[in-house]
Amino acid sequence: MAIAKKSKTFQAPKGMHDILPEDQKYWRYVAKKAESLLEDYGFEKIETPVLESTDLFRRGVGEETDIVSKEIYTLKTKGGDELTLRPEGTAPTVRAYLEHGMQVRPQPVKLFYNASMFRHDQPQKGRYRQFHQIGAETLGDASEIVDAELLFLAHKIIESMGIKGHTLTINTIGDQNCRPAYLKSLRDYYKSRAKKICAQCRVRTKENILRVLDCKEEICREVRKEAPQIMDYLDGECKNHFKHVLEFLDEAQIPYLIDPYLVRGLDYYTRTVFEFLPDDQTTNRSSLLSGGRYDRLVDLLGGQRTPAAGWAMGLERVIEVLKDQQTNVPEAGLKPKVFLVQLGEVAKRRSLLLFEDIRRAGIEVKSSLGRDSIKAQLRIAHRLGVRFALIFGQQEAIDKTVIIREMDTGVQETVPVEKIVDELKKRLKKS
RNA sequence: GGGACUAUGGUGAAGAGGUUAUCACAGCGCUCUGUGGCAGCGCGGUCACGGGUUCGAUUCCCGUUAGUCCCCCCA
Repeated sequence: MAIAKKSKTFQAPKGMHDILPEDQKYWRYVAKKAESLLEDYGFEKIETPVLESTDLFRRGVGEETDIVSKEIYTLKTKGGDELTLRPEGTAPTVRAYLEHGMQVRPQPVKLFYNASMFRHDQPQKGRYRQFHQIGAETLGDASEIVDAELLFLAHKIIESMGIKGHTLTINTIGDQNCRPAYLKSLRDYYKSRAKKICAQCRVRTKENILRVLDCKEEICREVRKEAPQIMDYLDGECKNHFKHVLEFLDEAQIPYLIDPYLVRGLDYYTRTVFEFLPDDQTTNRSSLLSGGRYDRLVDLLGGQRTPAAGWAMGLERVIEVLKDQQTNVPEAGLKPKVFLVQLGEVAKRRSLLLFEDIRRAGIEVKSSLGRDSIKAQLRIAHRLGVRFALIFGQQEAIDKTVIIREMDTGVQETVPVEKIVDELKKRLKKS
């Protein structure tokens, strides 16, 4: 084997990213805001495996959807199982609901997750192959208050993070009773105009007719103007359901936009569908949070007919907006207040325990035990902006004392080592 | 799957067909093993990879790879 001059270096797989220490504050902030609100509203956290049976997604998300047909990471185990890295969180949550017999819990069951998702598509702004979602699901209740609560919470979460300029777009796509008639007339309409729409939409007419509605091609938008509208096809129940959801939004004073052309890419949606989009479409054009009702998914996955609804929020996208808007986000770690400087072998060894004493007293302390020179250590202490440096050298180790130095003034005092924690507490309490 | 743009120390930039490849910041080391903010000096790049044009390419051309962005689709 040839010996390379310099060994190959590695980089993260395409579309996947390290989340570095300096970015952790955003992740912590978003998770904290969202999770605490969800918990306040009675949602309970669930964690599911990264891998699931491929069939779960084939059936749950839909065989013909882009997500399943071309974006899943699939692998075969040594035992011959076909598994897939989850591309979304709803199907796994429903699987867990069924597997653990949550139907016997008081309904609805309200769950949330915060997890990595995987989709093998072309990475670009706000779209990654591994990305993170916080999602909420309410299972076992058909009433519109469920949709309303989910929408309310979504709105609340986005607001609580301080995101400015976002719009809720909402629509209904009917259910298994009234949608077929609508789809039929939509298909008829587009078939008769096949020459006036783009090639892709001709395919959609056959395979996924709803999707022609959100085609961005100018010609298709033109044709769309005269197309049949779902509102005219809704049956009484679906119409009422949608009406009540909107009434709730009005009452809660959550602004929204009805977009009759909003459809979702996943097969399992029924009735309510919605999306929160940032208003500033120049820097961010993809939805921050989206979801809807999926009354047929649970039985599609082998359970009893169980109504449900949910949403998922894209964390990378949310964080992108927070950064764009220069939102003030609290620092992740607490600033150290004390720096422990050690000199000499004996002191260095005893420093470990001294450090622990201070830490256990709840004082933020840092050290650099690998460094020997007092100068270098004090320089770091200064950089960190600590209030006090503790100098623990050979002489101090022998005398069982520590020098406490106030960084701002340079004033030092020698105190017995067993008094140091109390002394620090006393001094830190002042101001 | 289709398209556009980019590629120079860790980061951000500059550069010209021939230089020792420049600067700032960060890192590490030294001046300096008992006292921080300052300073000085040093270390670190096969200029993404492969090929072509040329006396000579890091610079121009082609290809590859990677990254970014757009379409598609989606969180």
